[in-house]
Amino acid sequence: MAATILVVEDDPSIRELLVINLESTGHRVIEASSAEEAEQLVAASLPDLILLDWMLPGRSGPQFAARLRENERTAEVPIIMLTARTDEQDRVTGLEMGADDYMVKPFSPRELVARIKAVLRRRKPQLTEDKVTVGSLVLDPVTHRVYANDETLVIGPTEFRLLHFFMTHPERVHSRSQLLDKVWGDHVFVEERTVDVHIRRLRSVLEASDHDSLIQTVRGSGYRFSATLT
Amino acid sequence: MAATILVVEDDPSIRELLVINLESTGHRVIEASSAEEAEQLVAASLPDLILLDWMLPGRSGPQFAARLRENERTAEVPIIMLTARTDEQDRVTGLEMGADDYMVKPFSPRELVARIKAVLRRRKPQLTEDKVTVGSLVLDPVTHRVYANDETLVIGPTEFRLLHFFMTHPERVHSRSQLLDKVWGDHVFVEERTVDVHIRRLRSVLEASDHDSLIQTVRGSGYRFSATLT
DNA sequence: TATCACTGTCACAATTCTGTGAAATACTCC
DNA sequence: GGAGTATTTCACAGAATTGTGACAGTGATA
Repeated sequence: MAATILVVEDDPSIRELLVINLESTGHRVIEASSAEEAEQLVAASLPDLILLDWMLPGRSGPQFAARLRENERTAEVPIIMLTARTDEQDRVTGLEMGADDYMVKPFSPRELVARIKAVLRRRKPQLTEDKVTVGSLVLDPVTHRVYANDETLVIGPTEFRLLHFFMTHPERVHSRSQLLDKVWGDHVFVEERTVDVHIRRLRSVLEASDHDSLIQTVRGSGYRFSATLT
Repeated sequence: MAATILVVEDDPSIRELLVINLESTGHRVIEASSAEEAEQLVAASLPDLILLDWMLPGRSGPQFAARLRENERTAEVPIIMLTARTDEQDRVTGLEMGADDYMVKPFSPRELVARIKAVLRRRKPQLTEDKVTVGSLVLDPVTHRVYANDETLVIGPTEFRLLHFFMTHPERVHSRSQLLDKVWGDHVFVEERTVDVHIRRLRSVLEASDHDSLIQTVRGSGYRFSATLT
């Protein structure tokens, strides 16, 4: 799991509570007490998930969420909204504004952790520790191994992450810049061509078991990982 | 076995009874008469198992258990709940709250010891006195010795603990910081690179019998102990 | 007190991995 | 077929990570 989570909450005591709980579950936490502050942090580096208070001084939680959704770079970041109100209308508005989940205060830390896990599993599958299988290819994050028909493949760190991302997001085209964001991480400054080279390296690892054709070039767009040929 | 057990029980006579029984079985015991006191002890140093009374002044046993489970550092500590009530509902709640086992007072010391042993075996495999075998490597916690093809290996304390941990948690990749937590112990401040040095020392011990290849480096992640090569 | 085993750190060596240009190929659309 | 891109592939230097030997400090022991 081990995600980076941004907590946006103006009440210091609640924020502290959240931080302690999240850190103890193995997450990295960054904090903001207002939407403006949060915005700067997001600009500096993209978190894996945002915990967002509904009521904030200045710009409100839902407004901030909407704004994040507008920007392509931040549109995909999962958001869990926190609110003191139990109003059904709020719930709807919150979800409309782009929140992935919604929690009413007070909530148990256990529930919070569970929801975070659920949201991450849904939105950031490559952060979980589940084994991933595509055809006869198996990648196991726990043992950090990749098997092809029971044979173990020798694979470098970047190729491992790249393959993990592909296998958890198959059947769709990823542009080079998307791959840089998701596999290398946000805000890395690396040539787009570098992706090609690592694709090449990954392909040559997969060649050993004839799985290299799973990685397909989509000319003009990027690459796709697909179990079905063509 | 020789585990450190935290007894949380407000009745001094029952507590005394527990302590005597546990110490006579070779365990180290620390005592607390309330959840608050127990919390401080846990913060200072993590026990291997907690015996927790259901009814406590102030915060109740189940509440305390739930709290321990929320915190990553304490989430894995096995808990055995003690209760005077035989209510089935309680049993369910207790287990939901994260207890590993459950005992109804009065209970026989013999039963208590047996349950502790069972829980430790399940949750803290490297604490039990069972011999561990991987391939032709045998580690015997009782005699504190390691055999490779019937030959005895000369091995230092830290290397022994490291090997014990590896053998009881094979195949999985452990980061340096995880190893520091699990082998050196909670709350130690030691350079991560120190792990490398001890890995080196352990490897050179194992070299004598060609078992050094069991310890695999996973570049960028940590180390893995694995019977299967590659 | 001298010796001995064990630990944690460092510095340096040995390896492995990464990002980049640039040349070679492949593909598309006239 | 050929110009004009877009990929693929290669080789390599620099970075990053890991392996190793040496060393000093600490206790325990004789």
